Order: sequence, then structure tokens, then C-alpha cells
Amino acid sequence: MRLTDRLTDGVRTALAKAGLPEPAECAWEVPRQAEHGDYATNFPMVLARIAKRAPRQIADLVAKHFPPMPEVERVEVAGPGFLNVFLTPAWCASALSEILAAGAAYGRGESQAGRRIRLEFVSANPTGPLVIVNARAAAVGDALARLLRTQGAHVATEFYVNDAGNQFEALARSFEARVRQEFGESAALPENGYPGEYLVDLAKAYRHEGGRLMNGAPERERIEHFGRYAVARMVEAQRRILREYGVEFDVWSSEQRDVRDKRLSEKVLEEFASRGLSYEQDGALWFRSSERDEAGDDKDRVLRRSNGEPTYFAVDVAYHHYLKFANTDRVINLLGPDHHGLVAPMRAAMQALGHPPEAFEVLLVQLVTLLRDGQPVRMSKRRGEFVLMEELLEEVGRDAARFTFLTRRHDSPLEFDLAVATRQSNENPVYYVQYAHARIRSIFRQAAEQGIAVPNLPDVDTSPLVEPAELALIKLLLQFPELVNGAARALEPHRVAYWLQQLAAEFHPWYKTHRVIQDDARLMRARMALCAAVDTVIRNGLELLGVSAPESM
RNA sequence: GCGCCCGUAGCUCAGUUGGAUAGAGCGUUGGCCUCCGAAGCCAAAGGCCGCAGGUUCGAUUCCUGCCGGGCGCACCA
Repeated sequence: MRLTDRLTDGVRTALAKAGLPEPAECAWEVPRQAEHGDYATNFPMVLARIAKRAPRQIADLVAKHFPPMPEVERVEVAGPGFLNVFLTPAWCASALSEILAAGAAYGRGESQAGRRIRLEFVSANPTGPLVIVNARAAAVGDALARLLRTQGAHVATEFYVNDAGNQFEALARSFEARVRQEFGESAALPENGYPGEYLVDLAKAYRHEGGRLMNGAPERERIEHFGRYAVARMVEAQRRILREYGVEFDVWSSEQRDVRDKRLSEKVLEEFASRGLSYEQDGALWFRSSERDEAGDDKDRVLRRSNGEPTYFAVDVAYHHYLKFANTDRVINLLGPDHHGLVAPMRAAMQALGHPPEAFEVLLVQLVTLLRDGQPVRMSKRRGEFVLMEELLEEVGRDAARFTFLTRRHDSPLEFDLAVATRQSNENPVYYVQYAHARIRSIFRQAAEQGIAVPNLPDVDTSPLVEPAELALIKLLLQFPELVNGAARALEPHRVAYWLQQLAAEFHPWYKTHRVIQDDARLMRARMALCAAVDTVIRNGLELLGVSAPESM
């Protein structure tokens, strides 16, 4: 049972004894200042309105009736009506054994047990290589998946390939032009084509593999031929980079194969019509999107154009309704800010089709402004100028890249200075955290060299741990499960990255002033247990972020 | 013009779904390696939390207006 749940139980018991009503919930926070205890709650002030009693009075009664608990040394009433809880040092020390016994499972919880979540992210167009903002989305999405899974959720991660429509045709025509150039013909790139060098390389590969020009074939067939080839190769390349980055997807879905070929948009249009959600006007079919006030869309949306073709929106709606929501309780999409106009219409459509509002969520991952030597690197896919994800990984490395992306909120724009990240990589916060882990591993290596036996750690007597710095470290470790739970609930993996820095900042000074390996065997074993617990939590935390925990650096 | 997001230390960013004396990294200044890893530690300087009102015991957090920045507003995807 989580510590905060135990404390809440204590509060409920005390309230019952005092004859007071219970608050809807009892929120615990870790006060900034040590004098305010290890945990604090403001529920007396919340309860004051309901119980019609002064906050201080409620707090006093609860403090008076708070049941004895091994975890709790004392409770104090402070300020306008805070209830501050101080933990028992001996209990804290003994709690280390639970962390050590749990090992890799420490931090896991059941708050999302049984929930089925569909999480889509990156989903870059197959018209070019992955760029830096894709790396950010990949870091955030993958960390979210890991977070939710630790809380018992069943998460299916998904990369949706937009291999249909106008962009597909533009890619096909661009690629065909490059192939013709490769064969020595003079062919111009189409209007709105993709000018990047990567299609030149791809054309070379195509010819090398014995690819043909398809002269004489009808245009439709040529587009299909060159388009499919290019898409397959682009997706393959994207997948390879993502794998190097440590991100694997459970589902690779295809707009063409999974939605268009199955004519799902036609099916959903019928569903709209039969439910009275759409109307005909100017030869097109419109969704009454603006009538769904709760979704916040300000105008109606076209589902089927006057030429009979479904819009991209209709395809996307069909895809969500029939496929994403099949066997899923909750759909979460990570999108770039350029797609945010799509959010309100989609939300309106999902609600109109009967999905609960909270079952469909969109997280906007903001842009990354790349700086090189303090100057913004201009990026334009149209002109074929951009910094590739591949280059980012070469320059700053996987761990530093992921950690940097995860120290910012996903909805906050981010400036990433390549030159600084490269030149000063040793001063990157990720190394600060990893270094704490490597140091601990080094202590155990050192012990082994000196022939010191490491005891079975969960059984170690931790009572010698009485120093304030040691207790502070232990109390921090005890917060980890609650932190992970909160980060998962709020869909905010950056909390983990920040907390890990805090843990490392607590460990390094302690290490400086307290020796582990020493003559006092009891104290040594207790400190070994503490180190092992810190080590475990750092490793578990970095694992959530997809960052490695090296044995040595 | 309308909508969404964002204005916190010189720079990049946190601030735990309204809490107590606002934090970190980088950068700047000054100290610390005969002692388990100096990718570390200790210390200093640096803030009308964009501005002005409102809500209440209490606001960086919620509401309104203004200023400043980003993005989006197609029978494109």
C-alpha cells in the first residue's frame, strides 16, 4: 500500500473519531521546507466549508485523534490549517528493504490496471526522413507508453502511415522524376514535389536493384508503382532510426491498406447520415460539427467533397471510430502544433459517434527550434532543408537527446542548441543522473576488489542509517511510486526527468561526505543497502525515459 | 478578425490539478582531488513570476481585459 494511502486512512480514522464528515479526497504534497514535515495536506481548509468549522479547529481534532502508526512519528497543525506529518526515521530506514526486494518492480502500480490505451505518436509522412521534432515526439510518446504500462495499463503504441492522397501522389511523381534523371532523361520535379536529396539516393538504389522506368504504363499504374516503392523505403528508414533511438511500435497502420481499401470512410458517412449528424449542401456532405458545443469547433466540416471523394477528415474519423476505438478504452494522439486545427473537429466527431469525451485525448507536442552556434537553423521541408533525426543522434547521442526532450513539458516550445549540446555534453543533466548510477556501481566493484562480501540486501539491518542526509535520501526514494503514478495520470513524463535530477542532487553530496566502504561492518552494510536502493530507483526511472543506466562512464 | 498554446534569474526551462520563505541546469565569481569516480562537492551573485483588475483564508497557478511571441483557421493532407 502506498504511503499516502496509509496516511489518508489515518486521517479518515481520526475524522470518524472526531465525528467530522470526510472530504471527497485528501491530497498529500511534499512541502518545500523540512520544518513543514515530510508530507502535508490542506484538507482541513477544504473541509471547513462543508463542516462549517474553522480549519484550525478541524486540524487540531484530527491531530488529536490521529491513530498511532509505525510510519508516523508525529502530526502537527500549522499555518492557516495545514496538517503536517513527520515520518519515523526507523520506519524510513526499514522501508529500504521493500525497495530492494521490489527491485525493477519498485514504482509500479495498479492505478490504470485493465485499461486499454491506444497511443499514436510520430506518424511522420512517408515523404521524407524523420526530422528533429519527430525525435521529440518519439521520446515523449515512448516514455508515456512506458509510464502507463507501469501502472497496469495495456498500451498499444502506433505509427500511422499516411500513404494515400495528394502527398502520396506528390511523392510518387517526385520519385519518378528522380528515377528518370537517374536513367539519363531530363525530367522536372512536379509542382509541390519533394526536392530533397534522399529521393536522388533512392532512385540510385532503385536502378541498382534493377528497377524499370515503366514506360507505356498508364499514369495511375506508374504512380502506384513508384509511390509504393518510395513509401516502403521511407517507412523502412524511419523505422530503423526509431529502433536505434530505442523506440519500437506495436502497430504500423496504413491509411491505404487499413482504411481506404476497406472503404471505411464510406461506411462512416452512412453512419453520420443515419444518425442525422450530416447534411448536403453545394453538392458536398457536411458534418454538423459546430453544433457540438462541448468540442469547441466553430464551423461545420466537409466529409465528402462535391466530386464524391471523402475528405482526409472523413478518412481520419472512420479510422478512429472503427479501428482505434476497437477494443480500446482510451485513445491518445500526439500531434504537432501544425495539426491543432484538426483537434476540435475530431473531438466533435468522436463525441457525435458516442465516444465519451475523456476517451479521446490529443497532446500537442510543440516545435523544436534548432540552434547552431546560437543561430536558428531554418527548416523547410518544401525546400528540402532540415536537420535530420539521424544527425541529431550522431551529434548529441540517444541518451542526451531523449533526456533533453523529456526535461520540458511536451506543450512547451523548445530551443535545442546543437553546438552547445555537443560541445558541453559533459555538463548535460543526463550525465549528472547517469553519473550517480555509475558511481554506485563503482562502489560495489571496489568492494568486490577488496574481497568484501555484499550481503543479501533486503535483509540488511538499516538502523545505522541515522544521518539527516541519509534520511532525506530515503524519504525521496519513498516518493518514487507516487511520482510515477502522478506522471502517468497527468501524461507528463518530464516529471520523472526532473525528479531524477533531484535524486542525484541528493545523492552526490551525501556520497561526498559519507563513506560506504569502511571498518564498521554494520554501517557499511546499511550504506550498501542505501546505495543499492538509490541505484535501483535511478535505473527504474531512466528506464521509464528510455535512457540507459551505464555501469561506468 | 476568430480560436488554441506560451510570457518565471543573463540564457534554456521546472514549479507537484489554489498552499507556507519561487527552484534547477547552463553561464558568471570564489574555494575543494595523499580519502569508495572532480561527468563531482561547497559558497556567492542573479526575480514587481509580462501588465492591470477580480475570485478567497491564500494566486506563478483560476477568471476578465490589455501588451508581447508561436501556431492554426480549405470541398489540402
